[in-house]
Amino acid sequence: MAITIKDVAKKAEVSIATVSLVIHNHRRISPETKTKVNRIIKELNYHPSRSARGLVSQKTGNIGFILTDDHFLRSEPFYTRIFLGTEFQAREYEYYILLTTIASNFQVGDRLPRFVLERNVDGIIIAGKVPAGILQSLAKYNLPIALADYYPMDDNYPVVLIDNVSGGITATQHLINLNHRNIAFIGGDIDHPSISDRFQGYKNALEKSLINFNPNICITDADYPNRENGFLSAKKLFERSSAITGIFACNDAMAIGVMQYLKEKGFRIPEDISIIGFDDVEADLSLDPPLTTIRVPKTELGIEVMRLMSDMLQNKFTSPKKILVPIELVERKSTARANK
Amino acid sequence: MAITIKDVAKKAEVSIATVSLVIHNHRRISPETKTKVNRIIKELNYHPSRSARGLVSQKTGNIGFILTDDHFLRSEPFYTRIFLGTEFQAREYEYYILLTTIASNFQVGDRLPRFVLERNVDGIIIAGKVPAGILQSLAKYNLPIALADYYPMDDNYPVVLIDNVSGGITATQHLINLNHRNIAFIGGDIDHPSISDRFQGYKNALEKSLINFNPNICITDADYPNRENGFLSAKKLFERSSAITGIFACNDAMAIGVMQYLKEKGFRIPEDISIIGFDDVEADLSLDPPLTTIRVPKTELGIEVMRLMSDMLQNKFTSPKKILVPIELVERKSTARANK
DNA sequence: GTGAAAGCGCTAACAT
DNA sequence: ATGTTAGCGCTTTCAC
Repeated sequence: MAITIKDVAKKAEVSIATVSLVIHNHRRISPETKTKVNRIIKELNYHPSRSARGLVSQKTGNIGFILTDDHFLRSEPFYTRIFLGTEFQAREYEYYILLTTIASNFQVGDRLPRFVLERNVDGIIIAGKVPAGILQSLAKYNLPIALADYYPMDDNYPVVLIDNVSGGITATQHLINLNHRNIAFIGGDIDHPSISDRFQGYKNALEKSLINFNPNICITDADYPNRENGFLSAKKLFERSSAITGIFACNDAMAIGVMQYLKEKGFRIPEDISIIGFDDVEADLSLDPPLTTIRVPKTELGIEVMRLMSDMLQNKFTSPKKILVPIELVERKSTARANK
Repeated sequence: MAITIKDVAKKAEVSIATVSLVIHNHRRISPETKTKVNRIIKELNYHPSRSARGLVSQKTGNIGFILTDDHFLRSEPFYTRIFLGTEFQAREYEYYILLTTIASNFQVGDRLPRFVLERNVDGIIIAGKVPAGILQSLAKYNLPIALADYYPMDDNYPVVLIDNVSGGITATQHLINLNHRNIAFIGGDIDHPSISDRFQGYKNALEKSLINFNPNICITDADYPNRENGFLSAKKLFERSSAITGIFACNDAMAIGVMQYLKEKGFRIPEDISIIGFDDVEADLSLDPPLTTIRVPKTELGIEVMRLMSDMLQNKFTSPKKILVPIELVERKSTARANK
């Protein structure tokens, strides 16, 4: 049998109430008692029972973490890193994370995650783009919800986002600084706020440098930003135009696909064409040349959203908060000065 | 406030004890009462409180799932699929899964996952190769442990494994059937039981067809079986020998690296060289040609290990059980008849 | 076949 | 500053 509060109380020669007060760091406890009790707790390696606590406090100590299955299973460890950040921070706050995936075509009326139906979480974190239906279905459960890396148009949730616009500007500006003028944009799922923000950053940077925006060299019709679609979009791009010297891909996965296309077509990177990605995903080092990209602090994002959730659960604030985490240019070998 | 057993009892006009007995499907309950109570439970959408249950039963209803961080973050969704299978099956048994990662260099004395220290799980599932230290540290907690896709040499745990030897035989035999005789083996982390089993299968198949085993064309010194090491191992291989017509890579990640090398060197696949992988990981479709491989039922593996755990928790058996899940050849375009 | 009641470990209101 | 105690929702033994 595990150690209980009684064992601690007996050994410390105080009542269980005192032990409880010490644990919760109550002010009206004498320093001596506090020290003594804390020592005994350590000695006995006592951990309060979550079940007992949960029963009286009507809290579970669990946070639900929801991802769509395609996000969870994607090749680049993006959302898995966000999850890891959240899990890491959850330790700090003594929460457990219940991870589950939902279908990426979730619709209103579909079965919600079990931890919601059974009310076994105190709050819900949602990472990445999810179908509108899930948010709508979740609404009536009245659970605190925080989002990471996604922000639906017409709703108002506390959220942690990447500074995508400024990332798009930084990426494009980097190419402009290297004297590129014919800069293509490769995007997928352009309705996704993150991606349209990156695209917006691209346009802003061009405008600032008085470079004409040319929609003809912006391929944005792919439905999902993965390697394959990067490859296909690049193909489409070069069927339309050949004057390109620089390419900004909306994420690394697409950039990798683009690189593959360029290589097959005999373009040298970066001598003929420079390419910059976004995310700084640990793609295999076998990438040749290593990709210049915009680093996104994924673990940090996960940590921040857990912090946000913890604040919400302590009623630290009521108005939905937005946090933007900063990005950073990572210059590798796939970009160089334009020679045209 | 959530619906409790009292609400159900009142509405059904029985005592809470009766409701409890119905929930647990006790024999001494009349069919009428059972039907009525079950109806009310559905009507009220009643879910027993885990906290209350846990408090009295001294069970948590949680299963800990441990992975090393490099396994969790690897590019191919292998262990993530196993996790998903486990999570899926856990719904069936009404368990929650607490996923956490440990460092791949975990040593005895390092801090164990929180859910172990705080005894908030009823059992532990470990997927993939883990350092011996974690198993050793876990031992004294006396928790049921089940393994998936890894089996330490000198210990005895219930485990679900891929039939790696027979997979190695199938892969090699496939090349032999296509008339290949100079078949190379590319492996990484050769001490890993799965990989040495695949290697063993390779040798068995050669022997059966009276082909001499040539250690010179077996590159097994990479420390981790990823794309980069596949690339480097292929390089090493072709520096030693050029008569190769077929390659069996110990997993798809290495196979992809090998393909990259072959392409760079101007070999045509499969006209010049056939290559077969192992795992059937959803590598991007941009793989050209699509890789012939050995399919491993990853989700199934996760489901099976959860079943095993559930059996253990119900004391369905005492002796450590081993389950081998079958593999399957997936013939795509990277293998063809040898033309030498 | 069903109900009453004890008790799981903890928190918090109240008593001292 | 510390102790006493009710009660959170459930399971299970025992009584009827």
